Amino acid sequence: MTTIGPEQPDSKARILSAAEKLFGDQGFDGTSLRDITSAAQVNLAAINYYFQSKDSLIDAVIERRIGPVNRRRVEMLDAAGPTPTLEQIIEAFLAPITDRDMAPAMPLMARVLSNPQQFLDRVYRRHLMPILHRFAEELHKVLPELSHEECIWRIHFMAGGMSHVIALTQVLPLAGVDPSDRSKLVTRMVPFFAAAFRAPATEKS
Amino acid sequence: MTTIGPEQPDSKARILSAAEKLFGDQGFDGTSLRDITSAAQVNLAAINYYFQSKDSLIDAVIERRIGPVNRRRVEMLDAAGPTPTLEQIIEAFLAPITDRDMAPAMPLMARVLSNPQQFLDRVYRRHLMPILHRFAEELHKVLPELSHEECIWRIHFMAGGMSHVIALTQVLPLAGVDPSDRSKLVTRMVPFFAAAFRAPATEKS
DNA sequence: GTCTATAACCGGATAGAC
DNA sequence: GTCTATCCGGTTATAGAC
Repeated sequence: MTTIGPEQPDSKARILSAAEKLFGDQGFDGTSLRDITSAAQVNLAAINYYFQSKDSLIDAVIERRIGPVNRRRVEMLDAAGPTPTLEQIIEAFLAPITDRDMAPAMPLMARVLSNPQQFLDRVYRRHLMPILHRFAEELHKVLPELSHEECIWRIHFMAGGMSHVIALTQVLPLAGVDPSDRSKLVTRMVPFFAAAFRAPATEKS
Repeated sequence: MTTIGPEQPDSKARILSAAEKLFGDQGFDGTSLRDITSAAQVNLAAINYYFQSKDSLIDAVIERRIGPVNRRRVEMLDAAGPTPTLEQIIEAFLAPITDRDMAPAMPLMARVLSNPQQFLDRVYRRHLMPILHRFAEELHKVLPELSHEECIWRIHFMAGGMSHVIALTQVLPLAGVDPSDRSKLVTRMVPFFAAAFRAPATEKS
């Protein structure tokens, strides 16, 4: 035993959660370390103790979430069997993001997705590119007339649409979508994007 | 005549252009007035002389662009006659954004679109909502089985997809899309989203 | 209109006591 | 591990000379 050590539910985790919310709501540059430490009810110096810097902090925040999402995506793909339908592929891509327990992370996720400049290296190349190509391959199987490149484009169109409505439902009570339950969004998006993916490939000029 | 008054090509316009570029590249909070004045080659105090504050500056930057875009959208809609096709409606929505002379404004536009929190009042309610509903009405004419609400959702999916690839092509040489000529994007998006809009409406549960 | 100088404040990060 | 105190540079905005 290490003395008494009550130390209320983990300062480190509280920092991560507070940072996730504030970075999501106000952006990285719009959030100060003081904002975070006061929301997490820890001392200002705690962030530089647990994490080394503000940059490392947001890395940690993102890393904590993005792994589980991508693992879940592959799980759903695998669960659909060797030849998943187009609808199953699309749902495997979209649903893990809108999972209930991901809700607190979604504003930040949307911000990251729609901000490639800032997150190109720390997120895009490391975490998003691999899953993107995995899904492009899967799409190519059910839509063989689409090139790999065209599949990538279409996934980007879809990801952008999703990220946009996530950000939107955060601030607008759009058609009564509850920010804590965005599963309705998925049932709206799946048929929409399935039809889109089935569009014939644009001819090269 | 007012003395000699050479005053090189308009400090005010140079500030607007520099601010547009920097806000687009680095975000609002990530850009200091010093960044802008040094890029525009004007004195630091010039911004507070011509505009009153940093907030008013970004308002002016956005306002200068969003009006022409929306006017062009309506023009294209009108030019398509009384009963435009679905493809014409979609192109009228997308093409004005990707116009060549809008290229310098596109990174900021994408940022604004994907950041409803910060721009809810100054952009969304004032400039985007009216055009959104106009296009939803137009869509309802060619797709009468879709409710107005469903049309709004689908326009958001499309707007998000567009905004995402704009941001993306800014930093990634994705399939050789030139950031200064995104017209190719439109020819890719129009058939994709046209097929999507034609998907049957999701049934209410 | 354009400049310098400065007010008043906030940012991230760290040293060192406890 | 947690705190206070502080460094130091950057921030918006303004006052006032020219």
